[in-house]
Amino acid sequence: MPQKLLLWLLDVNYDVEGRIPVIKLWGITDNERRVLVKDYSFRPYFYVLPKEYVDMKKAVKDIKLLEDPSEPILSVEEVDKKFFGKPVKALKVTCLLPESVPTYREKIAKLDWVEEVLEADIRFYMRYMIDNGVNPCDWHELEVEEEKNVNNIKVDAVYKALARPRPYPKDEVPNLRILAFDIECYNKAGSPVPHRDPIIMISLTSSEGNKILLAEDHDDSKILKEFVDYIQTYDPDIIVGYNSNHFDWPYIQARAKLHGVKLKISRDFAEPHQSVYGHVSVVGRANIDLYDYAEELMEVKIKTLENVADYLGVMPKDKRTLIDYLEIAEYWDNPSKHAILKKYAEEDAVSTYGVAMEVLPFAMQLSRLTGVPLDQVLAASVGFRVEWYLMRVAYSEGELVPNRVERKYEPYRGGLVLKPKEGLHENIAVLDFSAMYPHLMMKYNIGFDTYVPPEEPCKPDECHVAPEVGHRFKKNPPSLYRKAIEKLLELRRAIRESMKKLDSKDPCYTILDNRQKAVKTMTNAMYGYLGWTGARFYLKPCAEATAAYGRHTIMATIKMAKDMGLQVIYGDTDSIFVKYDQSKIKAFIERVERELGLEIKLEKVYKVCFFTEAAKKYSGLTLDGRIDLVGFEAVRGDWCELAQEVQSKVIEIILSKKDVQAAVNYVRDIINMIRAGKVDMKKLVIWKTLSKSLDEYEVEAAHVQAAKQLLAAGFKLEIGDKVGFVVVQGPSEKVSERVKPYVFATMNEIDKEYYVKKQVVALAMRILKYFGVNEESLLSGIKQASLFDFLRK
DNA sequence: GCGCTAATTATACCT
DNA sequence: ACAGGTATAATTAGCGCG
Repeated sequence: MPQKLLLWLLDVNYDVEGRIPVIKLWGITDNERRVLVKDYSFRPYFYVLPKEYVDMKKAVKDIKLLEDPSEPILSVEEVDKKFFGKPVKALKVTCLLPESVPTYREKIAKLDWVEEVLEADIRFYMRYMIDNGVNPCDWHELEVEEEKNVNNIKVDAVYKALARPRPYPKDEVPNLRILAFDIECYNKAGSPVPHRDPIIMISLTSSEGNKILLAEDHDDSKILKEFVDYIQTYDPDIIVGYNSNHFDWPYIQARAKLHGVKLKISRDFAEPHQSVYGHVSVVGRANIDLYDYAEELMEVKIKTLENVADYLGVMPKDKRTLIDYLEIAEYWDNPSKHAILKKYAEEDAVSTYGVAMEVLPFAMQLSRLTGVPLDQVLAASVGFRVEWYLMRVAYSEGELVPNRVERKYEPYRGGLVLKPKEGLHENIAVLDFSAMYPHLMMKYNIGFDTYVPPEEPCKPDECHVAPEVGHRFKKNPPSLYRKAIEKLLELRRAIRESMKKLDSKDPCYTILDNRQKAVKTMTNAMYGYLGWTGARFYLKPCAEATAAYGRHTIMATIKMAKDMGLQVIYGDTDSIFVKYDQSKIKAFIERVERELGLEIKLEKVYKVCFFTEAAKKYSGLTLDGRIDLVGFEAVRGDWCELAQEVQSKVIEIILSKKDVQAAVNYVRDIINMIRAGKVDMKKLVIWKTLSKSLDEYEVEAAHVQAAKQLLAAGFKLEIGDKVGFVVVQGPSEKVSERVKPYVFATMNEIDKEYYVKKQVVALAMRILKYFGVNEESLLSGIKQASLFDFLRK
């Protein structure tokens, strides 16, 4: 019986059933039933772009001659498409099986008349979604017929699609069953290794509450089975973990293999598997690693679950049961400590669940916007998210998608940065252009499809010529990038418009707010993508021209400011800092917008603002009394906490009290405390990222030496990990020969003078030297002139 | 070989 | 595996030096 269905798409994959490819749409209906819709009607295809002056009839014949009867080619048809903006005739080759595509791509590419084979590397289910306007995390209307659930798939019903899905406008997100999990492993000998160390706890949190699965002493075979059972019973739509793609899942898989336990946790009772962008896929559900999201949180320097949960307000750090990671095994072996370990494990899952609640609404909107499935979208890098979005725009414009090619890195000039006017300033206005690069790309119709190469003629009034670099872009038709950006800007405008009509407590308001944020992120990423040599839609002159227009714009803005008597203090790429003069600022903004055709905003006003001679570093006292710290070591994760605290405090004292002596006294107190050993060693730890494998380093860097010590002690370290170390006393001059991972160090071996001079005093002096303080006086204690005296000079 | 400076390497920030 | 621009520390190379 044919029937209609509203489906919110959770996951998509494909299978070949009896030599027929089947697209599988896993989702949730408006009456909250979990269903699988199978579409048998879609076939894989790709395009062949012939060289010019090729007889298309012969070309079609040539392709058909390559056909292997066991891998049918269903059709070869001539189609009109565009490639780099130019109309082209291409051949669309449709196969029966997705596996045939790579085979025929290779064979056809070898034909002498073939210029290029295109879009042969787009995964089958992505192709399906793009071509049918199907979006993950969005609603679709379907005409279906119920099928017998022959394989006993874990859904309420299985349907056969009678027609292609149609997008259905609906903002709500269905109630989803979310499961957070976390494992604890026995780690008596450093980092746990699966062949030796069992999983001792699996902690689970869902809407049903918390549950902890405990190993029997050192035997985890039973909890692995319980884990599988729990998943099939609770039947989550979304499974979340923290670093689960790279730790929990591989570990569970290895332990399960050891015990011969089948991890039949997907909705089709298959095991989890490695998939694109390094994520682990569980068919019919969305498995999400929240660590991928944490990586984008620049404010959180050391990305532990505790820190992320604390930052997001999910679980304050001071309320957590924290146990030393190294002592987990000891807690396990000692029955009297079991309860604490359990609490710790439980809080991990609860935190993960809480973080998911904050992150998932955004992830869903990002998935919906980019078309990248929910379980992949956080794992996919920004470049790929932008690319999938652009591929949809390209599809709707009939533009063929260029192949991914390896290009050598080609640097080009970027934004303009002014030398700041050093010292203290009062009443400073910060103005910046809203989304400058995207707007420039639109304004000058920049794109790989509108670019006019130097040898090609173009009437001066029909093209834009970029300043400095001279690249030309046709004024018409609109470039793909322009269309894409226009769409994003219009979308954001419309979303914000609808938000105004809603109460901020309305669940739809939050959905829209997250949608609006996702659109903004994508808009901001367009320029970066444009200049990425790995991009399919890369063309160097586009990026170069955009940056050149940017420099031109900010230079013109600076000129106008000066012209209007506004003293320019600093500027970086799309922002300028000027002396605040309320009456002039208004006229200035109007003039900039009128003459440059771009929106500029008064971002904030600083009562007091401080610059050193260095660019990209400043601090300001805002009108509401807060202090902004930008670029200073105090916001960099590679300085010890104590030195950061000192620098922040010094800046605060200077900006709000203007009392140099107070700052000096404060620094001296800290110096004395260090020398007396009265500081918490944790505040002396320096964290640095391991950015490559240890043998690739060309110098003996401190954190690398520390990493080697950790490795020797049985710790596992990977690229991207942060190494925490302290500098200890020793015979060597070199810091790198006097480092110790902080986990091995004690306070009495610390090189206190290193911390005094190279950390605390160094950062304090960064500020205080502008107020007549010298290093010796900080270290010894000679009286200083006050700021008042200093300013009178 | 020594002592110095310049160059290189590495990291993390800003827009 | 989104861009370039910038600051900074520490290590290492290179230079003069009979």
